[in-house]
Amino acid sequence: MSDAETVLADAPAGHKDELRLWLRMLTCTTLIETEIRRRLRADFDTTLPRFDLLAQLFRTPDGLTLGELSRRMMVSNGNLTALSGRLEAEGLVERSPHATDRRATTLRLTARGRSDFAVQSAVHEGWIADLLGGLSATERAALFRLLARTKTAARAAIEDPPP
Amino acid sequence: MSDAETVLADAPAGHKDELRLWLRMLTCTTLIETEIRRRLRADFDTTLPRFDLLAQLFRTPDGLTLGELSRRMMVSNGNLTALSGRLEAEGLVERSPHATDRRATTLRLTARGRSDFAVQSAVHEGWIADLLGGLSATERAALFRLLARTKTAARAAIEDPPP
DNA sequence: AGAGAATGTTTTAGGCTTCAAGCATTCCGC
DNA sequence: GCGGAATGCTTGAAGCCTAAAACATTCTCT
Repeated sequence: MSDAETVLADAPAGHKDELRLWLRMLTCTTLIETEIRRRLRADFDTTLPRFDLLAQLFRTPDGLTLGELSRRMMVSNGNLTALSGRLEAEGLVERSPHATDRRATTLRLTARGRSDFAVQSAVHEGWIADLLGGLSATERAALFRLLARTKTAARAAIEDPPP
Repeated sequence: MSDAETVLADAPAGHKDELRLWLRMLTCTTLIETEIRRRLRADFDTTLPRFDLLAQLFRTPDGLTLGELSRRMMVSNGNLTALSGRLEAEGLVERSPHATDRRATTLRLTARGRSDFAVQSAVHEGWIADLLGGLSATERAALFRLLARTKTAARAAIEDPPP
């Protein structure tokens, strides 16, 4: 799959291809993400990190520790200290000492947090459907599959340092 | 394309599909972007926004105004005031009054900025090739095309407010 | 030429994010 | 049980980012 001719054609700066793909991918997500942030602010006076945190708790009625949250949200744990603090101050989440581990804190939605998020979540789902609505079901399926491959490939490349 | 049966099957919460696609897309970019940020910091002691700004100037030897930069980088203009200030303090870019518009400032790379970025850019291109290397050329092409469609669809949905 | 709209930049206030250092608690192996 | 490693969380310093207000300059239309 990579004879002398191919290698020559590629080398030494033959990675423009991948770079263009990456930049387009980044443009797509940035475009959509910026619009979602704008709408969250305009319609609900909230932010994406707040929304994401509530989403995690919404799915987990028993609550989550800050560490577990930071892993699921793929952000640092120091980040969650402040973020959860703001949400607690607003009365959307509540902290309680972890049942068995005195180092840990469990975070749960309050009743208000739950009902607020239920509304936001439904509207948010509509936004995404709207923003991706120009794609056919076939295209969405193909994209979904290719992104799965991308995720796997990237994870592999990250895990095992190349040279 | 959407008869009664389809509509019923979809409604009222039939947008899980698009939501899953969006979340996967976000996971992919976040995964790669986080790794790129990590390597930029580790190998060059720099950040992605700095890198992006230098990249824009590198392609435009005549320089760009802050406003033009903010449009190309898709960030706010207030943001660029501080970012370009840091890069200027580090001696990588220089400001000069715009030739014909006294409101504007032109930003250019310094010799040092140019040579620093040339190195970073080449290595960065290799990283991307590495991270996306698990995909075949065919897959990359298909993904590239689908993302073009996604970009168009999203832009259309953003431009023209849905209901 | 002059008024008003548009554009280019900065400032301010506030939020998000990371890394690294530090403290408390728990786990593990001996 | 006891000491060291690992884990959970917080804090502090620094950077990134936005929206909105403020100001200067340019453009447009009459």
